[in-house]
Amino acid sequence: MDALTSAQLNVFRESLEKYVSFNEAEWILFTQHLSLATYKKKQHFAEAGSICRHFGFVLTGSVRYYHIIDGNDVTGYFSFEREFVSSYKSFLTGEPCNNYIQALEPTQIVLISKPNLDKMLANPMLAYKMERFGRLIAEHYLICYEDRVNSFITQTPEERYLKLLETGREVLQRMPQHYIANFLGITPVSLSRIRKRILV
Amino acid sequence: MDALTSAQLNVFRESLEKYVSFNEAEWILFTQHLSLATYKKKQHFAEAGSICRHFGFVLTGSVRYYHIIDGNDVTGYFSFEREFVSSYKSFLTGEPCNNYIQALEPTQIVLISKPNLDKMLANPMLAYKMERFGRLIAEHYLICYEDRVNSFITQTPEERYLKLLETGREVLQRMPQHYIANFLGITPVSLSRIRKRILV
DNA sequence: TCAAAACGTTAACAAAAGATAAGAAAATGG
DNA sequence: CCATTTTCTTATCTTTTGTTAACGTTTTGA
Repeated sequence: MDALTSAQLNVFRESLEKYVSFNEAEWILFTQHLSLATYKKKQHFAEAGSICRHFGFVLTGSVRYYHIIDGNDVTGYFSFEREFVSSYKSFLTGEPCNNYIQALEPTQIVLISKPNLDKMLANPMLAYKMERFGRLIAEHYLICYEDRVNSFITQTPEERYLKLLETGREVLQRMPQHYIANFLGITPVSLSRIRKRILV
Repeated sequence: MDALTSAQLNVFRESLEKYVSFNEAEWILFTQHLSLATYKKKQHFAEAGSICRHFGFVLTGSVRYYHIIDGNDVTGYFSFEREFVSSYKSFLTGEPCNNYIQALEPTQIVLISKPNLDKMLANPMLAYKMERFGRLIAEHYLICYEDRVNSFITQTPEERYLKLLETGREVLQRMPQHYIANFLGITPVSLSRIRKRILV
């Protein structure tokens, strides 16, 4: 866990702008509660059975979220550069995770630990902004999840894949197909068949 | 749109306690921004194509969320007494809904309009608490949706139904089976077969 | 109260998906 | 650079789900 360079801090600050803007005094306070972690490929940010103790922001690299089901690996989500990463339920409730989060390549993540977040939420100098920050991030991901649940309710796997072809460039270009299959809720073999069906 | 009785306000206040506690001054301010709507059976709280302009709390009754897909009705979610109700994405972003929310029985809903919520978020007397309130509610539903997405990724329809049998008493007892089937991401015929399979 | 609508099950057939295994191509990592 | 692993496709067979329609029961609403 290292400190962040000013270049790294600037990238982070710029990405937060769409949620909340910090003034200089706030930013100094805020950044005192951050650290930086570097993950090698395949290293874990979170593991099933353990509590996810950090809320993170992917500076460089990418991660995948996966479950182990009957000994098999099932990928459910990804975070890319300049996106947040956490096993939200575990982080927020303090319960053990039921999934893994793993770096897919060398990955740098800005970390906010739960104790540090709680300190900021309790600090009158930062409390209001942190509540707002938390609200807007939670709302953003709530909307993502709402869309994702609706896709399972209203679309077939083939329709979900076609939609991903339209909108999911980064996922499609950077992830192996069996991860994408899991993400769509089907097996890799089934995705391969859907691809064949579509090309004809 | 009526005013609320003090009995109704007390029910609401008590339900909010698990998110945030208002002092008397705050409560008075807060309640000035509420109204009450009564829905007859089958009346709509939100409609596809229109903006969902309210965040609601179900005082009595229940609602279902549904989509129209190729002329068919697909139920995706429910809210029961003392739960919140809204088409979050539409409410938060101001975009038109893509689903309907309909009363399943005579239903009373406490309403917070978007303009009223924005006023409270801008009012220094309430801002902090409202940000916190919003954060905790968004986090709560984020966790619900996270679980729901994971159920689609990691479980078969049969497993989802078995899980619902363990945990979803209210849904199972009060909803017709074809709504439950949609909620599980399958057709009513398929749920009927799963039920038969399980009983043997 | 009575006709109409909604509900749940079942059957029959078609379509899609899961499981497993095999094989070729590509990527990976000493 | 080469052996190993990963990735993707394909084939076969089984299971599950979707679709449509029929039927009896229950609920609903006028």
